Amino acid sequence: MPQFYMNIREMCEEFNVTPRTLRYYEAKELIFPIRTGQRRSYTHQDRGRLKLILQGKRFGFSLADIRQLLNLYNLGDQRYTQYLRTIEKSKERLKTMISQRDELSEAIEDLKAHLLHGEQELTKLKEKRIHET
Amino acid sequence: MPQFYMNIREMCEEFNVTPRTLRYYEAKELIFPIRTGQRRSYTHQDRGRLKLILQGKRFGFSLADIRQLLNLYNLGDQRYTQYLRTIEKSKERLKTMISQRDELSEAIEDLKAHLLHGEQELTKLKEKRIHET
DNA sequence: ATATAACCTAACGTTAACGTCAACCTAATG
DNA sequence: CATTAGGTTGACGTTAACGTTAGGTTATAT
Repeated sequence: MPQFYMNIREMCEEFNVTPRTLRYYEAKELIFPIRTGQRRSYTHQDRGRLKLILQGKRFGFSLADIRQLLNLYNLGDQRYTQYLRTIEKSKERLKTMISQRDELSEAIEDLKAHLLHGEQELTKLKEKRIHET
Repeated sequence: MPQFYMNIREMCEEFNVTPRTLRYYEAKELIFPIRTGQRRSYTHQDRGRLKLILQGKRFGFSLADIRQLLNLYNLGDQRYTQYLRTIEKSKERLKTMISQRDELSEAIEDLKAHLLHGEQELTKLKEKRIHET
């Protein structure tokens, strides 16, 4: 498949982030755009990694956490021991993600119940206000 | 039901947080312990709210976000318009939580697949190492 | 009565994750 | 060829969410 490169502005539009954010992630070694002179060209790989980064952020993970996971998606260039460590870390992450989802499910049901109750109270208040006029 | 009060140390042990954190949440008006002189007494309500706070944090929400939701769980002392706003905000939160769970589910499946692939590669590497000795 | 333990306030320090701004480079355009 | 548009590198600023430390208060044990 042919490699499509994007410049920084295109990346920002595509992913709704600022240039500063992309440069920051690069400085933190989360993405590795190709440099042509000074300019940055973002590869398919960078886009994949960025997607994962933003996803991880929505789940409340830190960039440091996220970096652990990213290695799993680009396992090529790692030594055996590093490879093994990446996989172990990823397993842990999987567990916390699963328990996070379970907890989230509970919280959702709970919130639904409270919302229902809240809306019932609301209609009561409405009627009260009508009678008070 | 009788009111059980907890002091700050008991709270810290129960919820695995530091005193500083509890005082910080109080300053941010997320919890409202009773003051006896200087000392704080945490009520059942405070414990409920703290539980929600910590849960929200695990989901990646900010304390500001969380405060919106907390009001839903203590709807008593709000004026009509505020009441309505709280419910609307909570509905929005419910939506984001649901989409967050869906996204999380996808990410989990994706991670599982990558882990499987990674472990297959790992066994290949193992065999290679054996033959190299 | 004093010493200790547990609490308190106030205030400055820290870290992550960027925002903002100044000063520079460079490819393209009129 | 000058000017713009878009990119770049520092470097300092900002905000949230606490950590840390200093100095003060108060109930309890010795």
